[in-house]
Amino acid sequence: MGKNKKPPRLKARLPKGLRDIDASEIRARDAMLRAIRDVYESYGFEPLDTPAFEYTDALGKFLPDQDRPNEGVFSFQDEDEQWLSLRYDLTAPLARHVAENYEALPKPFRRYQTGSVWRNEKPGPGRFREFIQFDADTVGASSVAADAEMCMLAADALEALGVKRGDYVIRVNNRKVLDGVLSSIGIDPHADEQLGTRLTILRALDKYERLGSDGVKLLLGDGRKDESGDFTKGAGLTSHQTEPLMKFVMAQEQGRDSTLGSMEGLVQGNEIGQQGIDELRSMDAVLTASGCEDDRVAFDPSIVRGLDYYTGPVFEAELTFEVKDEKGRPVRFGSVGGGGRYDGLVARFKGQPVPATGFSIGVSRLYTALTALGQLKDAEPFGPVVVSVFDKAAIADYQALVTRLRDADIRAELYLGNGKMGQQFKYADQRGAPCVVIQGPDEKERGEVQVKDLIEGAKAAQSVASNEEWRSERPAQFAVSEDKLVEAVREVLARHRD
RNA sequence: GCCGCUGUAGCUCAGUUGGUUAGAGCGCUUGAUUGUGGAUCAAGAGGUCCCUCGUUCGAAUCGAGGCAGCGGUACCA
Repeated sequence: MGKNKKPPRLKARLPKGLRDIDASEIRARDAMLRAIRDVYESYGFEPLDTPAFEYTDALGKFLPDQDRPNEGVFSFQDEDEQWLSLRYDLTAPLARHVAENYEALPKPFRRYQTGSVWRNEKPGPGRFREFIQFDADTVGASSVAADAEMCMLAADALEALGVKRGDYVIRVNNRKVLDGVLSSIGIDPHADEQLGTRLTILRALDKYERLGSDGVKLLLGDGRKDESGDFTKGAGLTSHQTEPLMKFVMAQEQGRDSTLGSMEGLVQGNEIGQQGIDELRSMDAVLTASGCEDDRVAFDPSIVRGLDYYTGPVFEAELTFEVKDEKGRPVRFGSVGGGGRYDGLVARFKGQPVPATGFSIGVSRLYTALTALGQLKDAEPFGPVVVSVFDKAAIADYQALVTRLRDADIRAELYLGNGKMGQQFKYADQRGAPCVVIQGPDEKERGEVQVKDLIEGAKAAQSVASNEEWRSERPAQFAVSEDKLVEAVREVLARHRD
């Protein structure tokens, strides 16, 4: 048991919930962002960028204190001891921007924005602490036509990304209808002493999709025990109160119109509830007139979304196809986007109400889903052409070959390592190079270069048994005169382009 | 936060009732092949057995506490 004499090494590790993103994902993601941007632009939204962090109070976050440091957001203090936080979404920064530039902006103000957001929460499968969102918002429009437009926008964006109609659905509900139902069972949605109960109820309803009616019933009543044995306290409602809520959450019918009818029956003349129903009815009219049927946008009373933030219609985009993970188990992706009307957010700064509605696409999660669906093609199927270095003294000649390829718009690079030929081929292989260019003294003398097609060669390797044969045959390799280099490489590229 | 499971090589894992120098496969490096990726063969590098304390003649193995990862659940304005 001798002492370890080596100094302890620094452990290379990524902070939890964060990840590095490789070349193929970046390319695929860029393509996604382009597709979404084209849709948002076509709707007339204008781009905006805001910084990664803001003053903590502008995000509407309580200052981190001893009791609850960094709840939900990553925060730090600047040299003046002012609290700053990384943005956790793109909506709060928008509200700040609009309030700060209110007079100069056109109203309604329509902007789109994409970027990373950070959440100081426990990461889970498919959930990270840094992820990309792509938002579109309309600020200063109180008409539900703006809300209807958000739903169409979301549907169009998903289709532009290759999600087929029927493989997704935008589910819509209205917070006013929910409030109406709460009133009908004797819970005042705006009474302070019942805020806690209201939250618990709404959260329970929100889980209908995942837990089913039995689970929701438990959460509305005494509570529910999960698979790990952990117990979640319920809302403590009587079965008298639970019944109408269960009826409501299951009120979805075939088609927006029937769903509205069945929801309306449960609101029963409650003023707020009726107002919510009327809003949904207006949205339905706008959607239908635009040819957006219920296979794309549906009404669903179990949609709740985050809380106290939304004031009217709420939306959620969901993928409906089933996907298996690497172990063959079915995975549910759940929501890949969401949004709604938040009439109160800008008012925090302005003192006057400024109506607003928006939709946010979770790009990172959508990427995972689309990859699983096999929907994303690799935008760049091969690596660069590698020009090998046979003789270090002739490196200038090799660089000239590289330049000629680049001038012909072919991705190419000179091998910059120290390896011998074998290692250079291995490198080219690892890079996914379609071919390697070789020029030894013999070729130089004849004014030729060798072009070796690595993809063809890999196929040929399967039928070659002995190493001698492998080496002497030089599969898929041919000589061309030096001035035909570009044509020869192009031919190899074309051979494997699809 | 709460509940459960798991920590041994870069990765996936084995490791007997507690016993001497902790193993395998894959990967990596080098060579067989001084002008060629693959296959084959050979050699090599690579370990704080998560950490600390305890029990013991002796701990990767047993006990306690911690830490980390994974999963579930909650929270997510």
